[in-house]
Amino acid sequence: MVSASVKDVAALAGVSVGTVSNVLNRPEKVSGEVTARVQAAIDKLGFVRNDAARQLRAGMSHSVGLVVLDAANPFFTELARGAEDRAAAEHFTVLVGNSNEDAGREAAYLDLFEQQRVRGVLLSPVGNVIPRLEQMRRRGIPTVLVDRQADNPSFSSVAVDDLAGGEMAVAHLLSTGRRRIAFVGGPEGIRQVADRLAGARKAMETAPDATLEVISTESLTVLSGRAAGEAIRLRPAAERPDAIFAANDLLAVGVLQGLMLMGGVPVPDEIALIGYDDIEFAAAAVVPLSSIRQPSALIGSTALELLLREASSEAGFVPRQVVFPPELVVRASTRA
Amino acid sequence: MVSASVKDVAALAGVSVGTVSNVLNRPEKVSGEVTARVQAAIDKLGFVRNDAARQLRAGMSHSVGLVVLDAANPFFTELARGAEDRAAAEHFTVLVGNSNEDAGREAAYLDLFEQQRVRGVLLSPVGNVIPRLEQMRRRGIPTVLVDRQADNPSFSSVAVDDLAGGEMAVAHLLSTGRRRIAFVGGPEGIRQVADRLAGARKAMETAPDATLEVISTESLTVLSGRAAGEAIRLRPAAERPDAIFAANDLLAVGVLQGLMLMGGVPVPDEIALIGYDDIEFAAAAVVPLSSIRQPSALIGSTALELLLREASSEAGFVPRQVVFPPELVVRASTRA
DNA sequence: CCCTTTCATTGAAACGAATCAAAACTGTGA
DNA sequence: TCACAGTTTTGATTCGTTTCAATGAAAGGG
Repeated sequence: MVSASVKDVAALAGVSVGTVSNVLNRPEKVSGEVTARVQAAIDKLGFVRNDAARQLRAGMSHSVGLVVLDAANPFFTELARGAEDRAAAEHFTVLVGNSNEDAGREAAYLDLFEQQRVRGVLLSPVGNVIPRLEQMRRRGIPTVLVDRQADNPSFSSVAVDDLAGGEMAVAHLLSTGRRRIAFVGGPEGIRQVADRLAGARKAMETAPDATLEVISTESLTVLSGRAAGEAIRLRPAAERPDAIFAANDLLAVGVLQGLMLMGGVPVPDEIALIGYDDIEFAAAAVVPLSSIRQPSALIGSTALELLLREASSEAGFVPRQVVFPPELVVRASTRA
Repeated sequence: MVSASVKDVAALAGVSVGTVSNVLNRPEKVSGEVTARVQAAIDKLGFVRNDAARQLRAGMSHSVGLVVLDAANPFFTELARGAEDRAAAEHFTVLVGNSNEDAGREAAYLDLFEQQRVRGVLLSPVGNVIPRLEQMRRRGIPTVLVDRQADNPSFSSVAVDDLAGGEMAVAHLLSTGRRRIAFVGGPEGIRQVADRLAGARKAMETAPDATLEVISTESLTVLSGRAAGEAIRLRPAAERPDAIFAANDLLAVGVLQGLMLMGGVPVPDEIALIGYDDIEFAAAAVVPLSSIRQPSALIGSTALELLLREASSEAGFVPRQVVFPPELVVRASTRA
């Protein structure tokens, strides 16, 4: 029942283990006759290489880790796809962990990845992990931050300019005549949320007659959004905002559900709504959602490329902060 | 730069490697004074256990593999979450692979998982992998099929009765007076698709005056659905179906988009639409989608439990085919 | 026919952690 | 002081693969 090893293969084929290894790794070094005999033995025994042993010998794995804030968010699945495709091209595997916006789970995944001796880590951080990442780098495991710009210039990052994106979203709302803006998002400890809000505040400066209300949520999920939407719907009409900027599309979808429950508040007539990420479902929502598009797969593939470059460069690697521009996508939810 | 090993820790602490190992794995066997010295050395050197070495020694990993048809489908992310939660409780890790409905990628992931000596595999199969799975079982790696019932009674599976679900969906359409039904889905090689269609056919038998048209798609994605929806929209009105059953919600969302483009065909007035899976976005669609709900997280956790049980039972394990009942969820898209 | 070169093949050593029988302690009672 | 029973600690061995210096055999040159 226990699986066959090179030793068994070697014995059956009547060669040494070194030769079996050569057949596996440097077939050009081995004569045709021997190769055939070894192959036959491999097939007969159902030999499968033991990755743990290879890795132990090699000292490093052929994997990289990826920790995302929310594996159910299509933005991150797209990002992961981009990273995986790029990794596959280099014969690397991506191990995906879901921190669920929880610093504890994030740390647990980093532990795991260190124990696996991954080549590097792509991270969309929750807590303040910079000290931890510096420690990991000292141990030879580099990190590239994804979906948020590194404030520490010694780290590479691939992100979209969330400040500009937030500004863009609110400027758009203002340009359609809205004045009582609400920002729905949280927790503020998450950098993307903070930046998008900061961008929103910046846009507000251009309209002194407009007001910005901040409505905090527990997480960036449809459920949190629905709760926020319902709370707004239940307010007296006069106290409702006339436009909502949601920190991501999941929230926006939830807000929309919350607002429309029981023939509620019409969107965009009474309240305009814009999200962030432009996930595939945004266009398919009850009221097609305006959003700020991020090139998710491109972020993933670019980050992976930077990571592998940093991992393989002996020294003198210069970290890069790649910033893609966000793009406003206007749909029915913000039409006048 | 290369990381420290137990040997280094032992040297610094002035003890043997065996003692370091004991501190790590059986702290109760080691005196307080020594434990403290070893801990200090571990911290000082930044020692991190090498998983490859542990695994090699142990002979088996602490992971299970999961191969899904489409990692971007919320149904599967939910299923994965269920499996991961259950696995975490048993101190196991889940490695997720995305076959993307491609038999080649599926096989590649199975290869990878075998090399990693995973404890077992959860699989939502594309091709005919049964022979392969039997081979893996002989090598000590059991499989549990997810989201489709095993036709081979020697395999465990956790699924929803897709035949009943398909029947339920079409029976519902018929009960609202629809008569020209279309099934949108594919490829038919995927068992879930075939079963849901078979269920649809079964329901048709109760209504001799109704017709069922099958519209094949390349894949179970929003994009494929949109193409199908557009094709239907472009037909002369008389040749359009009056109800559509989409093989999953992603398709349904796409069909909806395709139908409604350029102020197209009204749903449900002219065409009713029902999907399958009841993903979170179904309720949030332009026209909230009726659907057949599957308990996705429960499928994942149940499958993981069966898998671990099979993996740890010496012999005489009796495979089980768990079948959950589907549930009809009626929303606006099929209202008369 | 011997010497050199080339080439395929060998086999021991390494990777890092876990195990476990044996050794080294400790303290107790005689 | 010694025997004995516990308790700690030791260190050689194991896991499966890769690597690489060494070996052997065959081919080519003089």
